[in-house]
Amino acid sequence: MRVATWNINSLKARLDRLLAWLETAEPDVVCVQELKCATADVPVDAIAAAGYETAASGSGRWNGVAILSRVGISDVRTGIAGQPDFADQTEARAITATCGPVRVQSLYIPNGRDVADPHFAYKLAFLKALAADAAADAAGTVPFAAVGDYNICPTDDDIWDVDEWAGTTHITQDERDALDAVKAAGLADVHPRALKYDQPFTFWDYRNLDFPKNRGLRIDLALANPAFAAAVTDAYVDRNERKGKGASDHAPLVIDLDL
DNA sequence: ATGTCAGCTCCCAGCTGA
Repeated sequence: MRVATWNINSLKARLDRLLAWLETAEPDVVCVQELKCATADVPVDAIAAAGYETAASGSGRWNGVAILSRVGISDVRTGIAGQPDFADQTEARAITATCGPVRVQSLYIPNGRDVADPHFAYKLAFLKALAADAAADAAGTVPFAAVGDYNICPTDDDIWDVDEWAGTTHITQDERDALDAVKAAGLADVHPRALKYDQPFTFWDYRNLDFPKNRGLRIDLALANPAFAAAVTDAYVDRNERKGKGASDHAPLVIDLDL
């Protein structure tokens, strides 16, 4: 089966591209982030017409996560245990479901904005909660993966120029330690191959001609438990989806499984 | 030149967040 994760940067603005991609890439399960619409506004009928059921958690203007599946969706859970609030809001940043033989979690980890911003502490607190939340699924026999936009470059190889980003979020030791704590729950980073160039970046900023210049980051990750990781036959970043007018600033991460 | 984009708003130009 094929599982993908994609920060779509507005489900409404990207619906046509999503539907076209479902048809060509033929994923069985797609974890989507940054819906930027309320749960009630998720176009479930158009997605159903493409053959996919939807489980979504949206909250309007920002955030929002979903799981699309053509192999069934059950045991849906919204949010994570002990999820911290931001500005007195519990944001739509996590949804988990069982889809056929796998259990997947679609995650949109807070950006952090700036190391001095309260959003950065929120990011670390979210990751701490995630590490605890994921422990049971990580230790289970059901193939499980916590996938999505982690907003962290795991290593210096996961960014086009670490010096250019010195002092900013996404590359700090605090964030990497927090990510390591999630992995320590029993999850391994499914490292994708690049379709072009050496580094499998998943995000290129819209600004500065970052995509043509390949100034990218690998921040969309799939953290898999042993049962999931053992079934992986291929993983790649579909950078073609970052091309052209109306692209998201993220490309899908695609994982093939012998399941 | 932040070489952009999406969604929202004291309704359409200017802000926020990424």
